[in-house]
Amino acid sequence: MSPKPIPARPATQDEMVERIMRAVVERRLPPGTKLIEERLAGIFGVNRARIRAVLTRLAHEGIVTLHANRGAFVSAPTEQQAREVFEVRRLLEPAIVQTLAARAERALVSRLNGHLRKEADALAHADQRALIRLTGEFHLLLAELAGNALMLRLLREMETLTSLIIYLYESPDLPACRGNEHVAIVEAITQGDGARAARLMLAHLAQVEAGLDMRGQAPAGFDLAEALGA
Amino acid sequence: MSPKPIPARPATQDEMVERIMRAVVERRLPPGTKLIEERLAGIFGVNRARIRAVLTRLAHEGIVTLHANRGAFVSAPTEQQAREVFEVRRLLEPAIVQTLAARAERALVSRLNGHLRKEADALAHADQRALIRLTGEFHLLLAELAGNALMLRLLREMETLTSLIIYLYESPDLPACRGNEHVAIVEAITQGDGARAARLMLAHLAQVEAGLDMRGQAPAGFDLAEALGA
DNA sequence: TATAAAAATATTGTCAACAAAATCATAAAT
DNA sequence: ATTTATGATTTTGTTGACAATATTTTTATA
Repeated sequence: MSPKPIPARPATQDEMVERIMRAVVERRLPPGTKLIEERLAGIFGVNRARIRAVLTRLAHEGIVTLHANRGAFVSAPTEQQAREVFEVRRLLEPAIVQTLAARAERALVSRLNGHLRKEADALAHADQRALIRLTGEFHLLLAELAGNALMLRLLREMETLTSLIIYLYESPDLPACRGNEHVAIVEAITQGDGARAARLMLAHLAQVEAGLDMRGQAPAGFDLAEALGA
Repeated sequence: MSPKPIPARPATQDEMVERIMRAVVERRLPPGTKLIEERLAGIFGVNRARIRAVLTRLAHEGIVTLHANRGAFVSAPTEQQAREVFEVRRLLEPAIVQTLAARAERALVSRLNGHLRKEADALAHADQRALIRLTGEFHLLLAELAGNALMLRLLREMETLTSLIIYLYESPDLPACRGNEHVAIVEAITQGDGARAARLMLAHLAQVEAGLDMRGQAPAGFDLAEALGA
C-alpha cells in the first residue's frame, strides 16, 4: 500500500492537464504507462467524468493514446512520429528566434538570461530533474516571448512529445539540450543577429535529433500516485 | 418547428467532429453560433456525454470556445488570433510545397491536377459551397502528400480557423483562394522548382491575409439541425 | 510442470437523473 | 416607454449506477 495521498480539494481541468504534462516532461510518467481513470480521479479528488475530459485533451495532443475499451496510455511515439515532430520544430523554432533577435529589448534579454542562470544553477547542483525541465522550458520561453499564443500552444505540445521521444530513444542521463547551445542562441538574439540565431537553433535541433537512436522499449509500470504526487 | 431530422443511428466521435468541422468550413455554422449539447445529441443520435467529448476536442483545436456555465460557441477569432494563424501558416506551408517539389513523382502530380480540375469544375458551375470547400482542401492535400501526419493535423486545424477568419473579416462572396494561384503553385511543384513554389505559396498566403479588413461582427443564430443535416 | 478453460475481478463505456447556473419572459415601478 | 425586479424555463455541470468489455486469477486437464 502506498501512503494514501491526501484526498485534496478538487483540481481544475487545466491543473490536471498541467500536472500530467509536467510528470511526463520530468520522466515520472514514462511512455506506455497506463492511466487508470478511477485512480486519477482519486489522486486529483474529482470524479471520472472530469478525468475523461482531461484524457480526451491529452489524447488530442498526442501525449496520451486511447485504445477502445482498453483505456489511456502515455504515448510511445514511433520513429516516424519522432521525425515528424522534429521536422515541424525545425520549421517553427528558428523563425521564432529570428523574430526575437529583431526586437531584442532589455526586458526580453533579461528574462532569457534569468532562465540561463537557472539552468546553470541546476547543472551546478546536479539537479537532474530540474535540468530536464528547464532545458525544455527554454524553448517554451522563446515561444512565449515571441508573443504568438498559437505558436506557444503548438510548441508546448511538441516539447512534451519530444520528452517522450528522448525518453524512448536517447540515453536517459544525457540532458536533452546542452546548456552552452542555449547560451549561444541567447547571445545571438541579444546581439540582434537573427540569421545566426536561426542557424544556431536549427543546428541545436539537428543535434538533439542526431543523438537519437531508434530502438526503444516501453518500460513497465509503477506507482501513479507517487509520480503525480509532488 | 423544423422537420424533425431522422433520429439516425448513433454517430462515432470522429464523424461528429468531422461533420461539425465541415459545417464550419462550408460556412453553415458561422462564428458565434451557440452549440447546445442536447440539440447536438438529438441531431447525432447520441447522448450528452458523447457530445461533451466532441466539444472538448473542438475547443482544444480552437474551433469552438467554451464559456463556463454558458456553453460552447463557434469561435470568433480576434484580429490578433487571425494574425497568429497566418504567421504559423507562413512558416509551414512554403516548406511543404518545397518538399513536394523535391520529389514530384507522377502520382503526386496527377493527384494535384485532379484537385485543380475539381476546383475548375466548381468554378464553372458557380458552385459556391463546393468551391469554398475545395480551395481549403487544396492546402490540406498538399500537407497530406508531404506525408507528415502531424503537419496535416496542424494544418487541418488552421485551415478551419482560417475559414472562420475569412468569414469574419473578408467579403463573403470572394472565395478565399483564387484558383489561378493554386495552379501556379502546382506548376512550380511539377517542374521541381521548390524555391519558386515556396515563394508563390508565401505570396498566396500574404494575399489572402492582405484581403482581410478587421471589422467583423458575429452574426445571429439560426437552425442547427439544418446546418448539420446534409 | 505446462497448457487451457472457466470464474472472478477490474476497468471502461453509457446512461439517466438531479443540482447549479444562466437565460428568458413577465410583471411592477419609475 | 424604459428600467428594474421577480419568476419560469432552459441549459450546463455533476454524480452514481449499471452494462459491456478486458484482464487477471483460479481451477481443471493433459
